[in-house]
Amino acid sequence: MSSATGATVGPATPVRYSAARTRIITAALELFGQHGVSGTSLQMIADAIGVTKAAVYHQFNTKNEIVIAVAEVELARLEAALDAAEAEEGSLQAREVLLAQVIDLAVERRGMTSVLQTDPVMVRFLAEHEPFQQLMDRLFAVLIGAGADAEARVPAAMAAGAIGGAAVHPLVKDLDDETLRRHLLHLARRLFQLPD
Amino acid sequence: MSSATGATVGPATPVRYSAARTRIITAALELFGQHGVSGTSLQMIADAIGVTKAAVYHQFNTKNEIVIAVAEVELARLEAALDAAEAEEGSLQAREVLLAQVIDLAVERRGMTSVLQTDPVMVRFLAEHEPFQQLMDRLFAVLIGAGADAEARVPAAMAAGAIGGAAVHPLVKDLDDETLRRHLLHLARRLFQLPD
DNA sequence: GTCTATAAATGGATAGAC
DNA sequence: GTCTATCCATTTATAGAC
Repeated sequence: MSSATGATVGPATPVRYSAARTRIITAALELFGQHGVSGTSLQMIADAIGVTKAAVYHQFNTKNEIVIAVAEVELARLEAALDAAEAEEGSLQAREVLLAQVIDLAVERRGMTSVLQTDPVMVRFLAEHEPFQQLMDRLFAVLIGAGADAEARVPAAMAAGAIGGAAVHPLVKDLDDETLRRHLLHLARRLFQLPD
Repeated sequence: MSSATGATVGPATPVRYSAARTRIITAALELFGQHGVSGTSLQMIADAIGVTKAAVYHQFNTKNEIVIAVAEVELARLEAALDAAEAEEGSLQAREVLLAQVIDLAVERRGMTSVLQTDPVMVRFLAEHEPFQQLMDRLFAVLIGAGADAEARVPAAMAAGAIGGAAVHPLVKDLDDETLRRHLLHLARRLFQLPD
């Protein structure tokens, strides 16, 4: 943490990275999506951006720090979607906006979303990451209303799996983004019984 | 409704595996679910069943063969579910049975289902595995009817993601199996617009 | 910021004894 | 079927020059 930019990384704080760090994070996300976190070595990341391992280690002290940085960048996108949704007037509009934004994210990034949702290393990290927990609380407050009991969370969990899972599924690999987006939105509305 | 509880989903392990091989496969599936395929070493598998790596290599020549064996055991369960569904009279009953059986599998095995669906190594293998492709074809024929076009596959992909993803989701971790099963079935019916 | 070089540990895999 | 012992490649990570 010898970087001059090293301000404290708050939950909702957008983190500014140097160009070198950003290149690493971008390459890492791509590779994590293709091979998983465990299946991605520092050598692979270094090769992808055309430097040596040592150069990567100059930016991040451990592989785990790269995982964290990747998670925070992706979580920032999710947070932006939430901000937009929460800015809406009615709760129905908020849900609409949130669903649309989340689906946009999932489709736009296809293979990468599943890293955050299913990769064992990432899941284990996020489970102990308070900012992530808070994000999820906000997300479900918008999606199913605050104070929902345990059972009410099932539709939300299902929607998360459905959107993230469907976007990567081999079955829809040959669908173009716009078509996939449209279908996902339609079916997500059905899942939440929202007006069509 | 809960009809699937009567007919269990078939023999877990084909007879062709010896006791030693079965122990390895069982331990490997468990570890794959926790750490992913890449995150699971032969040493971890060996430790889990209390033998050395060499003993494991006596049963399987490569790690990849273990991955294949795990996939085949799980696919056999899915096939049994399909057999049961296809034995039904009407297509509506077939869908009902298939959904119930698949949800039973996902809930019963929680963390393990996602290995088959999302682990990069497993997904890559299954994509080139013809028996798996045929299974998927049968599955979708039952689920959305034969001769469905590319777009009709989106609900199926979503359902797959929803069921598999929701079963593992941290949000529903504290729900008991029966409750989770009931909710998943209800919501899956909604997704496919089946009578409730 | 990037490099070469290297340490230390672990990974997949094999040989041969019991 | 299981063991000990070993080989070799790769992995994470560090030291120090430019």
